[in-house]
Amino acid sequence: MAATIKDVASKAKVSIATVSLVIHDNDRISPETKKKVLKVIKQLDYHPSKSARDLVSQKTGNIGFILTDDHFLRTEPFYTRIFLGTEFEARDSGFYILLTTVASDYSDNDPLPRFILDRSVDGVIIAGKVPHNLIDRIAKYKLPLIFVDYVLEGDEYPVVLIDNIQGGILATNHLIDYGHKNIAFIGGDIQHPSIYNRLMGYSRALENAGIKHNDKYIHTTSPYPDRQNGYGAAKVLFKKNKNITAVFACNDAMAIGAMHYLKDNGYHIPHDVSIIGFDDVEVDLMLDPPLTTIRVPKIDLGTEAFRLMMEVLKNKNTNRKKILVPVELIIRKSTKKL
Amino acid sequence: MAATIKDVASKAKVSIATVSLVIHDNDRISPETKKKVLKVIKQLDYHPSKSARDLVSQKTGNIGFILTDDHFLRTEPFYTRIFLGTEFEARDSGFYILLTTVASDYSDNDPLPRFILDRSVDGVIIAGKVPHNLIDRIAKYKLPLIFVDYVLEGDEYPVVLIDNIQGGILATNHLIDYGHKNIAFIGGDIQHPSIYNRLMGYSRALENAGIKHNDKYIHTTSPYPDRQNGYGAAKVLFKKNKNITAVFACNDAMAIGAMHYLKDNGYHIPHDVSIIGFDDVEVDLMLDPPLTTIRVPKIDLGTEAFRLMMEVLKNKNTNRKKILVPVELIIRKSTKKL
DNA sequence: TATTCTCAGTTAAACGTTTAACTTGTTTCC
DNA sequence: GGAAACAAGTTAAACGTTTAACTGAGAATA
Repeated sequence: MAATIKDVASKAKVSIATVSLVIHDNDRISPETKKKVLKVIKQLDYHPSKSARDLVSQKTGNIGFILTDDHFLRTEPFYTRIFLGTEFEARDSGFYILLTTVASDYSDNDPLPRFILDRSVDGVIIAGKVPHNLIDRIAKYKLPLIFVDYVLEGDEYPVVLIDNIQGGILATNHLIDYGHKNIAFIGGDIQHPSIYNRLMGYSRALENAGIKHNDKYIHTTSPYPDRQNGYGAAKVLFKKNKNITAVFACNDAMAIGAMHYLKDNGYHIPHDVSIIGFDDVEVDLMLDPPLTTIRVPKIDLGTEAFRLMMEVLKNKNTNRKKILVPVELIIRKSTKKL
Repeated sequence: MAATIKDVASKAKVSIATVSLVIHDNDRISPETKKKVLKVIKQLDYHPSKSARDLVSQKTGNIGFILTDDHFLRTEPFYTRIFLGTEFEARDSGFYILLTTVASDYSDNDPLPRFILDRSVDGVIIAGKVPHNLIDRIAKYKLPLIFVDYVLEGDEYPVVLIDNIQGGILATNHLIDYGHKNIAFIGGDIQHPSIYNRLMGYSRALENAGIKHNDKYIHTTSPYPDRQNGYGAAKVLFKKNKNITAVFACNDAMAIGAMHYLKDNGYHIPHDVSIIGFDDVEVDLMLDPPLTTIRVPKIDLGTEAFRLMMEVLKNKNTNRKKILVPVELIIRKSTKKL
């Protein structure tokens, strides 16, 4: 069995309180005593029990991390990387991350994540869109809550977001710089704030360049921004509009789908059509041609979320903090000067 | 603050022991009392504190999951999916998985994963190859240890492995079936048991088919089985041997690298050269042509590991268990009849 | 009728820490 | 020279459970 504080105390001939104070580097303990105790601690390879600490301190040193199962199972490791960022940062602070997924069609009869009920987390990070009724239920437990890559409209939670508007501007400006004027936008559900903001960036960039906004070039009726819907959106757009020369897809998955449609229908990329995505997922480089895109620093999103959590945990500072993580234009081969 | 067992006890006018017994469905409690207590539990939304439980039961309900950081950061989500499998299975059993990565060049001065020291796990799952000195140090703590996709030669730990030999046979037989005789093998470090066994499968299949084993067709001197080394290996092999018609790469990453080399040098796949990989990673489908490969059920590896852990935890049955997870041939477009 | 059993609980110790409050001996201050 | 301050600890309660050992009342047994 592992050594306990008692073993250390008796071997060092001091009280357990003294051992505890030594561990916490309290200056009420003389240097000699401290040295003696530390020696015994090393000898016995003593490490305080987390269970005991958690109980007495009424903290856990754990942070819950919630996302929907379909986000976690997505082919592109987007949220997985956000999780990783959180995990790395947490380790440096001596925290553990308890990951759990919830059904994307979470109903009120479904159980809450267990770590909330059994009080084994000090706070919860919610990544990506999750069902609203779940958020409502969690909120009742008064745990510090941080959102990443998603916000509830009008809610007061601290949040880490991608600078989607800026990304939309960057992407659209790139196409404009390349001489394009007839630029299509492919998006999923426009209710999703990320997609909405990317579209906002698109509109703003067009406006700044004095290019007329053409609603026919915008497709935002797909429920999910995935490959298949990207294919479908491209089909709709290109059947109706013969003069589109460039496409800005709201994410890489849709961009890939659109690329497939175009290739299947004899368009050459980037010769006939330029295409730019958003996210910079791993496969982009493997595509033919490699996809120009807006890079989202996924790891950073995760680390920022954890840092924000630490801040909230320290300050009890509940006034809303919003961190906007900057994005970057990555030019590859799928876009070309007109 | 959340309700405690005391709150329940006083509101239900029973002792806390009674509440505890009700929770554990002990039949020493009369149906009426049980009903009464359960009602109060529901009213107060009471859930036992995990910290307290952990402390008194001297268990944690946590399992540690260790892999090296480069395995976790790999582009292809291989170990991430194994982790997922473990995580899903764990949730069903009410366990948490504490994930941690260690440096792949772990030195004895580096700290051990914290969850081992502070006793916050009941057992540890080790995924993929990790440094031997780390294993030695962990072993001292006498925690139940399970390996996934890696074994220490001669060690007695329970382990979940891919059926690599069978996979090697499947892959090679497929090429033989397609009429190939001059089949190259591209591998990374042959010391790695997985790669070694895939090569064994290759050899055995050739032997069974009565095809002469040609050492010149085998390249196993790359340190890591990644894309870049796949490219390099293909270069070496095809510069020396003009008559190779098929390649079996020890994993998809190397296969993709080899494909790139071949394309760069005017070979047409699968017309000039057939190529088969191993793993079935996500990008395979996106390749041109889509890669024929051996599918490894990654999620299953993770769930099996967790199940094995539960078994060990229950039975204290330390005699070595070895679970071999079967693989499957996935025929796509990168292989072709000669 | 006295004894033993069974039932349905209760009491209290234990798990391994942290920390407020106390103690005891020595300095410092006026 | 006595009070006050300080230094270096120790004592004991508390955190929220589980569980072995106990209790007291009524039922069954001899």
